[in-house]
Amino acid sequence: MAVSIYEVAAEAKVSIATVSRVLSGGGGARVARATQERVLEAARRLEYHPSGVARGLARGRMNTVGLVLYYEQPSVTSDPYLGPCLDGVLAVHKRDHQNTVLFTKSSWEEALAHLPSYCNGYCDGLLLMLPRTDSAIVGELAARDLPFVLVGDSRDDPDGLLCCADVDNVAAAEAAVGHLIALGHRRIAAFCGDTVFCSSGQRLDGYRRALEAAGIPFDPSLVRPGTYFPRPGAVEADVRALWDERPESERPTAVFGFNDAIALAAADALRARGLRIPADVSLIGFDDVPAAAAADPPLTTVRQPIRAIGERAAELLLARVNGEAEPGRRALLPGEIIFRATTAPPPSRSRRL
Amino acid sequence: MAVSIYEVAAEAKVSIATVSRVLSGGGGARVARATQERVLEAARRLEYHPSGVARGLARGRMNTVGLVLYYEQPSVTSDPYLGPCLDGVLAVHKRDHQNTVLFTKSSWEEALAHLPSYCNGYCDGLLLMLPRTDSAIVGELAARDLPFVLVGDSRDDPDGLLCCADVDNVAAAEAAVGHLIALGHRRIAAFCGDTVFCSSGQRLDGYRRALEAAGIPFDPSLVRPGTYFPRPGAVEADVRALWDERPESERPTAVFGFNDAIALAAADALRARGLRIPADVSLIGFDDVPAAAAADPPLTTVRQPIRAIGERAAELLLARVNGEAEPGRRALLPGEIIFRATTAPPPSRSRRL
DNA sequence: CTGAAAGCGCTTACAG
DNA sequence: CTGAAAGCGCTTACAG
Repeated sequence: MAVSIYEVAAEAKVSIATVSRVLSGGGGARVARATQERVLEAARRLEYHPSGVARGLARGRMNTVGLVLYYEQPSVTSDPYLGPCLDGVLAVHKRDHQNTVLFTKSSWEEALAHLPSYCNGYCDGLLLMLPRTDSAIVGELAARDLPFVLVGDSRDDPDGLLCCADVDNVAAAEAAVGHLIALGHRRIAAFCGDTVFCSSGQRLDGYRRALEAAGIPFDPSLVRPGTYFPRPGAVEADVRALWDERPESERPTAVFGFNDAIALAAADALRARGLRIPADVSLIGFDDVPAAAAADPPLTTVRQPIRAIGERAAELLLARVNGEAEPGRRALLPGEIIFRATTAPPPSRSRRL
Repeated sequence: MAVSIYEVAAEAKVSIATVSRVLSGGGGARVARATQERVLEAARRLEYHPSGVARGLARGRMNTVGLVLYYEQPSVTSDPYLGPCLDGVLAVHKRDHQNTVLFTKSSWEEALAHLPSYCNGYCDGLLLMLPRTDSAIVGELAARDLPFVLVGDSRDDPDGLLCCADVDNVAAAEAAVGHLIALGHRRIAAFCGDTVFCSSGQRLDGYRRALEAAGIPFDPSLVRPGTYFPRPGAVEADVRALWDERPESERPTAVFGFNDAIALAAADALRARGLRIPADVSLIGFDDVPAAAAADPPLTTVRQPIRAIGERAAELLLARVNGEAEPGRRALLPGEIIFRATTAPPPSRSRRL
């Protein structure tokens, strides 16, 4: 249906090889000025545009990167992580004229099952958004020859071959807890996220480092396993264990929620017990989702540069695809503490005279 | 690098044609059971996965649809129209196993310039999000053989060949103004959107119809040209013209903002003059963006089923691609009035005794 | 039921 | 500077 390179060649009275040379310019092969113009003119007259698929097949390059992400909720765009991250990726692709293809699945198992179709030449590289460590997808991908980068995941990588872009969870968590310690807190609870996301372990590392730096002994009973998507009442149980079931002298005076949802849920549970925030207990979250600023009182938290993470991931992948970056490159961006209204010195020190 | 069909053929001791037959199943060609299993086994052993690009070239079908959209702001995902619309499209594609490629440009001119690359075989069809009538892109596309559907645009189409999915602007606007009329309003201002979006003209049509149905003469001085993206102070001028420069008896008692941003801006300008909403003037918007519900007082408006529009558009396009739908199909979804707090009877009738 | 061959449209060494 | 040819990996009539 569409006009092909053969018609142009016939029209310009040259071979298709010549048409290809003037139109794709590659190979450094020079074409006589006159021939060149004849071809260009013919192409214009025929409104010829090379087939991207044929070209892709011949060149082995599609100028397309695939985004593989899963989401259970009905909306990707309103997800506080996926949304801004996507924006960052798109901005880079827009600038660098890369196409973006979205592979959206409902689970990582499903994504894993479709992996072959992501690697079948369609894309030049893959961006994996928030993969889980319990999915084999990263391992599977690493066994193939397609460049990819993990986004929002900076898992340990003994072989040093994984590329990733993420916030520096360890440093950011250390800073968050350091802030609490600087205020005078010594019994700080850690409400963790899902262990299948490496960020949770990293944030716990940061927590421990801050303690260590301050010479505060690590108390395992203060760290509570949990999930980044706490269901109503889930955090309640932790608060009960740490407050209701302990003498006052052993209760935490602050909690570090591994994300804002956890911190906000903790705030509710604490408030339900008549505890004031931050007068009685300080609270710091992680992520800085919109709800954090909107909360009452506004939540002090660690902001992730989500959009920038998406941008860096896209740039890194492009560099890999173009052979300009070696495997194993890790882009760790700094988090930033956003001081709002949920942290203050512990009660013992702030007691009014 | 990757294993090709030839290796599988060799391994299974058959021709590549046979491999292709058992693996793609098409053509209705039957293959002997034993051969079939030999091929399957070989493919599994070699971890063979057909190249999507080669297959696409041979079949002329990529199972991919392109989304062309432009946005000037840094974020697509947080755009109140683009976001939900994208979600709808993605949901359908996820269900129907279609890939989605995003062509994001900063303007329609840019999109137009890249049009050939959208039509070069890469996609089986295109979804045009909120095109503008002043761009030649729709005409250009119509001149090619690629199926496409307009999303959020139900422009007049004399030839009856355009496919689209949109809210029924005329009916929704008529209902909105009808609501105002039912409350007793007779002097209703229309604050229009950009004329380059066909929705503005359609909403104006709906406005006129409602007046006509109620036997209220159309007063052209009450309709104010405008834009869907009013800059600070833009709506101010209209309010000045309609209120400050008129005797009270000629002032509108209600305004129909062609989108929520306009209605909300009008509310500000009105309030700045000491006018109470809705006691002194009623206000109805269009779209129901999040800001409408959050406004004070909450804005009565017409809700567009944006996500559903995206879904219908995606389905329609797929039907076209599969040859299951004829050109010219228009999916017009109903809007819904969301009654909140900005409409009431006009002052003359609500005057306290 | 199966294979040889042409075709999908391009690109790119290789000669000349 | 230019062309003939092989190749990118598949699919699909066409024979047999």
